[in-house]
Order: sequence, then C-alpha cells, then structure tokens
Amino acid sequence: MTTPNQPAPTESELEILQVLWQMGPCTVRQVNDILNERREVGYTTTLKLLQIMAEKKLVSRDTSDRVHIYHAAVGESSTQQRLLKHFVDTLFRGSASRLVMQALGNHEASSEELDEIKSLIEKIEKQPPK
Amino acid sequence: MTTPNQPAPTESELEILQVLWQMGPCTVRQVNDILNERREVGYTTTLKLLQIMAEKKLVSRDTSDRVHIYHAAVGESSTQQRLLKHFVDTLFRGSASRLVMQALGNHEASSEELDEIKSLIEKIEKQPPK
DNA sequence: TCTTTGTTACGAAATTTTTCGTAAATCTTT
DNA sequence: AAAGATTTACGAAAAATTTCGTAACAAAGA
Repeated sequence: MTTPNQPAPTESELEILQVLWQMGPCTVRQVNDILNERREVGYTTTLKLLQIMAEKKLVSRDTSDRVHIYHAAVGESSTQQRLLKHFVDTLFRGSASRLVMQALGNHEASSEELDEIKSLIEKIEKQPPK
Repeated sequence: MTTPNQPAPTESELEILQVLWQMGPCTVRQVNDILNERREVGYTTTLKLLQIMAEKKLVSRDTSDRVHIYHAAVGESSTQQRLLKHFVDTLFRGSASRLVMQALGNHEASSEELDEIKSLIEKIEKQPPK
C-alpha cells in the first residue's frame, strides 16, 4: 500500500532514503556517517533533512528515546516505480523498452542477470493479454 | 563524440532538450509553444532557459537571422546514458538489471519490443567476455 | 511615417533545495 | 558537581533553479 500523494523526494532525500532502505532504521548519526563515506556532509545538515522528510512523511521517527530512530516511510519499489515513470517519460519518450535497451547495452549485467531477465520476459509473454 | 564535461541538464532543461531532439532545430517560439501544450510557461522563461543552455553548451544557436535557431548540442543517447547511470546508482543500488526488471514488470511493453529485448540479450550473451 | 507586433538581452525576483550556526537540553565522564 | 560531548530544534544563510518584467530594437502593417 502506497501513500496516495507522497511528494517526490529531492535528490538529497533520495540519498537518505537509500541508506534507510539498505540499513533499516537508523539514527541521524548513522545516516550521517554513511553519507560521509561518499562526500562530506555536516551532521546538522543530515538532521535537518531528516526532519523535513519527517514532515513530508517520507520517513517516520521514534522519539521515545532521546536519540530518535528514523524509518523509511515510503517503500523502495513504489518509489522506484514513481520515479521510473517520470524518468521514462522525460528521457525516453515514454518508452520503457527504449530504456531497457539502453540500460542493457551500456551497463553490463552478469549472464545470470540476463537469464533472469529473459525468463521474466517469457513469463510476461505467456500471460494472456488482459 | 560527446563533450567531455558537459554539465548535467536540470529538469527544465531536459524538457527543452526533449523538444529539440524530437523536433529538430527550433525557434524559441516553437519550443515554447510545445512546452505550453503540457503546462503554462512564459515566453521569456523559455528564452532565458535557452540562453542559459547555450552558455552551458547544451544547445547551439544560429544567430545569422534575427530569429535565432536553437539546436541540441548534446546527443540524446549520450545524455540518456549519463543520467541513466546516476539513476541506477541512486535508485537501484547500481544494479541495471534491477531497473530493467522493474521497468518491464510495471510498464507494459509490446510483444515486439519484448522480442527485440530478448534478441539483444542473446546478442550480448554471445559476445565473449572481454 | 506611425503604430503594433514580435524578438532578444538582461537583470532580478521568486521559489526550491541544501547547508550550517547557535541555543537548549540531556547524557557521560571526571 | 562540573566539564565536556552529543543530540534536537530552529532559523536563516547560501546556492541552485525557475520565472518574469522591462527595455531596446527590428519587422510588418496601416
């Protein structure tokens, strides 16, 4: 179940969501430490961002303890879906297959992954058009 | 040949690039008219954006006539590639196949397209791993 | 010619996003 | 208890992006 009108996360918010999706519930410190593995970000910057995200309901937080715990409040795959649609529309003229071709052509995928994709395609093709 | 350090286009710049890719060289008026089919944008807004994009070398322009003609100066597929990489990294943990699965699973693709994709995969699988 | 229309240039306002400084509160250590 | 460290709250600065108003000029039409 996805929240009906969840606002689109910004670029930085997405970085944070990724951390929460991957690591599970985190403190500000934990999120900030992980962000700092890639680039320098101030602690209060991360804090502020998480507070904003809490307002937007992109994350929820447990404030029962002094150190608050933040949880992703939007699902990873529903977010992927939302943004993927927009991405396909503005960059691939609405054609998902064009995107797939580009992705497969340039990013390498292992042969296991390619096989997985092939069997997914076959599964889709077997489905009677509803 | 792609320009080495072309700056990433912003969201609005992308909208304009899409118009130029699809329609070919355009005047400001033409671009603006097409944008306005989807949402209201002022003429000088579009003009300004195109001027900024010219500075960034995302577009080039022919000023020999009074009415300037704007050309996309970055290729569609090289731009797709750049942004796709970033997209895969920040939203699909770097896994292109995860993105492909999501795209195929949710956006419908015609069976012709699916076949195309399948044969692309087979072509890739035949290639000896370099 | 005079007026109207359409175009570019330019600056700056408005908006959105990101970053951080500072204060207050709580916990930890000595 | 005092000092130091850590955390949250909050406001606001800084930066990036988007939008538009106005002026200057050229073209077209009356």
